[in-house]
Amino acid sequence: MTRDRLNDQGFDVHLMTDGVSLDALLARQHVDLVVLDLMLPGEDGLSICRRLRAQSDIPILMLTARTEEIDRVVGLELGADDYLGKPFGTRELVARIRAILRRSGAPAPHSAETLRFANVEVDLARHSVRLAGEELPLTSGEFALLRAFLTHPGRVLSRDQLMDFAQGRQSDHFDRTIDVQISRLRSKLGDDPRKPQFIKTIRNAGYVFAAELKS
Amino acid sequence: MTRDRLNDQGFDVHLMTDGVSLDALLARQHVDLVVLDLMLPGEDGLSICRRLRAQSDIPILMLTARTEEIDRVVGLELGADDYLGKPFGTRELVARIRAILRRSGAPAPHSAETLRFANVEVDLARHSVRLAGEELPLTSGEFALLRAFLTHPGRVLSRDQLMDFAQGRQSDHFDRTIDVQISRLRSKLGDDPRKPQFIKTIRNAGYVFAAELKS
DNA sequence: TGCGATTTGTTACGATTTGTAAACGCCGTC
DNA sequence: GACGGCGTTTACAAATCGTAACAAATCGCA
Repeated sequence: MTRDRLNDQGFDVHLMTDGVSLDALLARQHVDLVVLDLMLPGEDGLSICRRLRAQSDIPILMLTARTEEIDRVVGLELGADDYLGKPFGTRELVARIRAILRRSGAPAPHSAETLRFANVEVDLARHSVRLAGEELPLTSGEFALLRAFLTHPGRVLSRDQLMDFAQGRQSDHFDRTIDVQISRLRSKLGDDPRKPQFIKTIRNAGYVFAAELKS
Repeated sequence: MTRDRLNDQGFDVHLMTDGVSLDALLARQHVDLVVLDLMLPGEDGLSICRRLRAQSDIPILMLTARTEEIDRVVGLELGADDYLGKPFGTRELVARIRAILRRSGAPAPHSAETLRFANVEVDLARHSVRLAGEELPLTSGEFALLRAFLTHPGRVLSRDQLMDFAQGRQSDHFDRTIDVQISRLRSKLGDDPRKPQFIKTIRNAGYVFAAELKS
């Protein structure tokens, strides 16, 4: 749920279940910031935080289940950049993430309220899409895919990347899931796959969002 | 050869033969990224990488002769930002360099948004081509070939080079693929092969893009 | 919790694109 | 003018993509 909300705000989010998969991600690609839960299976958040700090100065935001724990954590001076107690609202989480990113100099995505292209209007936060003024009901899978394109306009996205952005999971090599979802999304958006205006196919590579984003 | 190709893509490239001359360059001027071969005379790539990492966080892309070596290198967790096994296509190399530069925040040279010649308009990012104002549907192979020409106007490109630029793969010596694609592309662009305005044939050498780019 | 409705993943098959081979044509030399 | 090399085009085979149909998973609701 948190991932979806951060996605809506324009962040690229990768959900990792433990320290091992986090390490794998960090080895694989650049990450601007880590949001770390204190309670985790296996190696706990404290230990991971200490380890990350020893290796790099990647910004870290700690989540803790109860407020009292925060004091304890702060007392340990682990080096996290900020702390947030559960339960937390999306607004607060986003505000803190933006604050940290601002300090660290990494670019935070600007959350455009609504994105427009051609006769389509997309409100990421509300998960709503209007085509020619009419509400267009997309399933959440279709919406997630559209969001992946809108946050990376004019960039060729591989099926793997789309799978990762839209669903947060890996796809094996002969997975046609994305193709089918593309087909469904195109059909709802009225995009003819033979002369697509919005989503173009790049053979052997993936798809691009090719429409001009207004606003 | 690699230097020429990177130059073509708009990068400023300095070719250094060993660790000593690299150090001299780095001392003399700012460098956005180092592409480092694992096998080098004198101090080897691993050692240089380790040394660079100790001093700065300049982005590093490692080249390794064989794929098996990559695992070994990754295992050493040297801190290079990415790895690429030989042989590699220019496209792949450029893509990785751009990816690293994007992550590190350094500006990658950006190719112009839309290119124009005669009555043709090409938007590279959106993979769209307009001929006399009309959207011209090119297949992705045809588009890739056209892009190869547009990014190297007025230069004779051999079939090998075209294959590499357009498809990122090597062609063996008697491969006619490019000829056929040229034929298809010319036909869609309305370019008569007997007196071509856009793509001219250079016998025994390859093809040139001969039209004036308006930009 | 259970049932029908909706969404999503999988598979299969037709359509499109691309690679390969071969026929054809152009242009030079002898 | 015949021949040979090279470029162009056509024809067909192989690879990839689009999507319909169905199965599995999830959701809405009683």
